[in-house]
Amino acid sequence: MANLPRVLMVAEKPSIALSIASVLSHGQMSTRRGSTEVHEFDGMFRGFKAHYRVTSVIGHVFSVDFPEKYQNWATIDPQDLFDAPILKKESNPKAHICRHLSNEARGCSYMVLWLDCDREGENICFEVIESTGFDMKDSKRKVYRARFSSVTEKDISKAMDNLVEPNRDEALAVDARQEIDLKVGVAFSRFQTSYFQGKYQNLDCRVISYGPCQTPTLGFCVQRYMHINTFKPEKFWALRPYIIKDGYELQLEWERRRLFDLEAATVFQKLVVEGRTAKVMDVSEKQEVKGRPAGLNTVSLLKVASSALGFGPQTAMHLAERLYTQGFISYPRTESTAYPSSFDFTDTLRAQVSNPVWGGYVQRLLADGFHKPKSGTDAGDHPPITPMRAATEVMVGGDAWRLYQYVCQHFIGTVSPNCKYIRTKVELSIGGETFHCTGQRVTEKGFTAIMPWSAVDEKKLPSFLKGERIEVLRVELYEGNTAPPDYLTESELISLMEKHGIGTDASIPVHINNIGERNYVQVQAGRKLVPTALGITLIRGYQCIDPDLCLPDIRSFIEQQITLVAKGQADHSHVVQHVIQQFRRKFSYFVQQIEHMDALFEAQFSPLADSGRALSKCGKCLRYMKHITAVPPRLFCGTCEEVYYLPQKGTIKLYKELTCPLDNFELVIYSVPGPEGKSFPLCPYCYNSPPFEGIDTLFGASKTPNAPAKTKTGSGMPCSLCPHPTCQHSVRNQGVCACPECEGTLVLDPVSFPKWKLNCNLCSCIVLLPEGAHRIATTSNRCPECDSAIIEIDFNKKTTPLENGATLHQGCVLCDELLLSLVEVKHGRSFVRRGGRGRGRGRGRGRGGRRGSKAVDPKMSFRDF
DNA sequence: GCAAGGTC
Repeated sequence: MANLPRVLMVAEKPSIALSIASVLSHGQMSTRRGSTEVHEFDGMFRGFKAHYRVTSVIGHVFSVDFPEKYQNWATIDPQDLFDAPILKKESNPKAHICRHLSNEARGCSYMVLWLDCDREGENICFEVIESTGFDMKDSKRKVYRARFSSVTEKDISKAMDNLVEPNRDEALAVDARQEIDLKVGVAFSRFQTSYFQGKYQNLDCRVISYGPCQTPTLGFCVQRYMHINTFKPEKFWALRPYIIKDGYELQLEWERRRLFDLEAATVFQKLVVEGRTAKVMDVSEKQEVKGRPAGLNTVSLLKVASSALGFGPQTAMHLAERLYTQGFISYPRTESTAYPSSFDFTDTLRAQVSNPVWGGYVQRLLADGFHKPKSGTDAGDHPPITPMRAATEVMVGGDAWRLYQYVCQHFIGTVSPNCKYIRTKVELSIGGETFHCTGQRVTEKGFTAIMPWSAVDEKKLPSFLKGERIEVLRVELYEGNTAPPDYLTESELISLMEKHGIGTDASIPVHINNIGERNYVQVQAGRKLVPTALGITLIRGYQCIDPDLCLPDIRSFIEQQITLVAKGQADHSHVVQHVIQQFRRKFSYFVQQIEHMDALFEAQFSPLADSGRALSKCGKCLRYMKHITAVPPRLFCGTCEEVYYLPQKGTIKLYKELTCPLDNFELVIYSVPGPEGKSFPLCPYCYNSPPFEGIDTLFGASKTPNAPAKTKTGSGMPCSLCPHPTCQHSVRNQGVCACPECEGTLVLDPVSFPKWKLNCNLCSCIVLLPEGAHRIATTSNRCPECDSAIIEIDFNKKTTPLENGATLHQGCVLCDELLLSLVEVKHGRSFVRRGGRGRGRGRGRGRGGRRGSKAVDPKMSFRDF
C-alpha cells in the first residue's frame, strides 16, 4: 500500500469531501481528524491502483487586503488606495488550512480539485494549488479539476471519468472582483467616515461604510421611502351598485374601476340610478389552476422566513444551517429549484409519514402516487432544500421547528397535485354601464391542503341566468384616496437584490444585516425596512453628486467587466486597471463635490463644535477639548479641528489633570463598569497615534486571542501598554508582574481605591489587592527573587494585618508571605512568577526562567488560596 | 474602523 501512488482530492467544504469519499470508497474508508477531516482509501485512478486522500478547505483559503502600511487611517490618503498593492492573507489563520493542505499534499503525485463548480470555486482551486505546492506546469505531479453538478454517485463517477483542468480565466475574474471591491469599498468608506465623523456628533455609527453591494441595497430601501414621502394622494370615485339575489346582498364591481373626476362620476351615477335594474349580459365559468411550487432554494426560503415566519435572513440561515448539520434538512445553500433526476422522492416522503400533522396526507400521497415536481431551474449546485429525516419540536427547538415545518410542507407541496378551482364571472349592465361579480369554488385543494396559506379563497356566488333582470337595491358613490405603498419589506428587498444581481444567496443576508448594523435602516414590525436619517442622507447625497454610486448598475458594471475576464475575452490586469480608473475618477469627483452631501448632513446632524462637554486639554493648543459621547466616543479639539477617538465601551473621566510627558495632552481615565471592571489612564494623543512603532506586536496584543487591548478598548495604546521609561503612568512604572494568564503584564489600577487591584494590560485577568488600604503604589525597587515591582501599601489603621497597629508595608506580591496571603486572582488559572513588570514577552521571562524550579512551586501560586 | 465572497 505504501508504494501506491497517492491522489489528493480537495473539496470546498467538509460535507462534500465526506460525500465524495463515501461514494468512491463505497463506504470503506478510514477517517482522521485534522484542520478538516481526511478520508483515506485505496481505489482505481485513471486505470491504475492508487491511494486516495480526500479532504477539504472551508470556503476561501485567502482573502485580499492592503499591506500593513496602508492600514493607518491617519497617514494614508484614501485616494492612494486605488494604486496601492494588495496582498492575499489566509482568511482564517487559526484554522491553519494552508498548512493542512501542504501537509496532506506531501507524497501525493496527483491532485483532483472538487471545489464547487462556480467562479468562486474555480478561484479556490488556485488557492489550493498555491497552498499545496502543486504546479500546473509540472507534468510529473498533475492537477485535475472535477466538474460535477451534484454530489450523487452518478455525477461523481462521471466527473472522475472526465477530469479537466482548472479554469484560470474564471479564477482571475474573481481576483479582479476582489481587488475592485476592496479598493472601491475601503477608499469610499474611509473618506466618508473621516469626513463626516470629524464634523458631526450625533451620527450614531462607528463607520460610514460604502460598498458596491451594501449601498445599492440601502438605495432600494431609501427609494421606497422617498416614494412614500413624495406621494400625493389623489381622490377617486367608484360606483358600487348593490343587488339582492337568492337572499344574498351582493356588491357589483364597476368595469371602469374608478374615476378621478367627480363630475364624470356623478353623471354615471345618475345614469345607473335611473337604470334601476341590472340585466345579466353574460355568465362564464372557467377552470383555473394554481400550480404547485418548484423545489425550494435559499432565496425563496429566506423570503418566506422573513414574510411568514418573522425571521431575518441571517437568523433564518443560522437555523437552516443547524438543521442541516443535525441531519434534518439537506444543504440549505442552493440556487436550484429543480430536483436531480436521481432524487428519491419516495424515501424522502416516507420519512414524514409519522408526522402528527401531515403524516396522513403523506401516506395518502404515497398510496395514490405523488406527482412529478415542476421542472424548475438547475443551477448546477445543490438540490433544492428538502427534509432529510423526521423531527419533532422537542428535537430541534421552537424557531428551528417552524423553519423545518416549512421545509417539509414546501417539499410535500412540490410533489402534490396542483390546486384547481372554478371561477365564475357574471357581467351585468345597469343604465348602459357594465359591472361584474365573481365567484370561486375550489374543486381540488391539491398542494394547498399542505400549504394552507396559499389556499384559494372561496367566494360563493348565487346562480345567474343570462338575460335575467334584477332590481338594483341602491347605488353608492364611493370616495377614496389613492394610498402610498408601505415601506419595503425584507422579502421584497431580497427579490430586488436577486433581480439586480446584488450579492449571492450566501451574501444577501450579510448585506441586509450590514445596513442594519451600520444604522442605515431599522427593521420594524412585519420586517419592514425603514431607513434612518443617516441612511436617507447618504443616499440623497449620492444622488446629488453621482447617482451611479447608489444604483444597482454599479454591481452589474463590475460583474459585466469581470465576465470578460472569465470568458477569456479580456486580460485580467487590463480590466482591473480600467475599472479602477473609472472608480478613481468617480472617487475624486465625489471628494471634490462632498459639500453637496455635507449640506444635507448639516441639515440633519449637529456639528461637533456645538456639542459635547469640555473634558481635557489639548496638548497642542492647550484649550479644552469636547467629549463626544455619541458613537464612536471621541474628543474634539475645536481649535485644532482634530478628533481623538476613545475606547468604545465604558466611561471617560479626567485623570487629576495629569499630562502626558510625550505630547502634553491631559490624561483621561477609562473605566469599564461592573464588579470586574477595570480602569486605566490613557493619553488621547498616544491612544490614537502610538509613539512607539509596533506597539501591539511588542505586547502581543494582535496575536493574543480575546485581547481586550484590541477588542474592548479599540486598537489604540493606553498608558498600560506604553513602554515609556520615565513616564510615571507607563507600564514601566505601573507594571507589577507578569500576567498568569497571558503574555501581558499586571498593572496597578491607580483609581481602584478602596477595592485595589492589578489589571492585566492584555487579557481579562484581575488580581485583587488588600481592600480598604489608604494607598497602594508601585516603587522603583524590584524583588530580588522574581524581579516583580515591590509595592508599598498603607493599610487602614482599623484593619491593618500588621503587628502593633503599623500601617506601612513594602513587599513583592509573589514572594512576600503576607502579601501573597492577601491577594486573590480573578479569571486566573494560577499565579506563578514569570518575570518582572514592564517587561514584554521574552525579556522578563528570561530572568524568571533561571529560577525554573521555583516558578512551578505551588507555594508561589494563587491556586491554593 | 473599511468590501464582498466563500463557509462553520
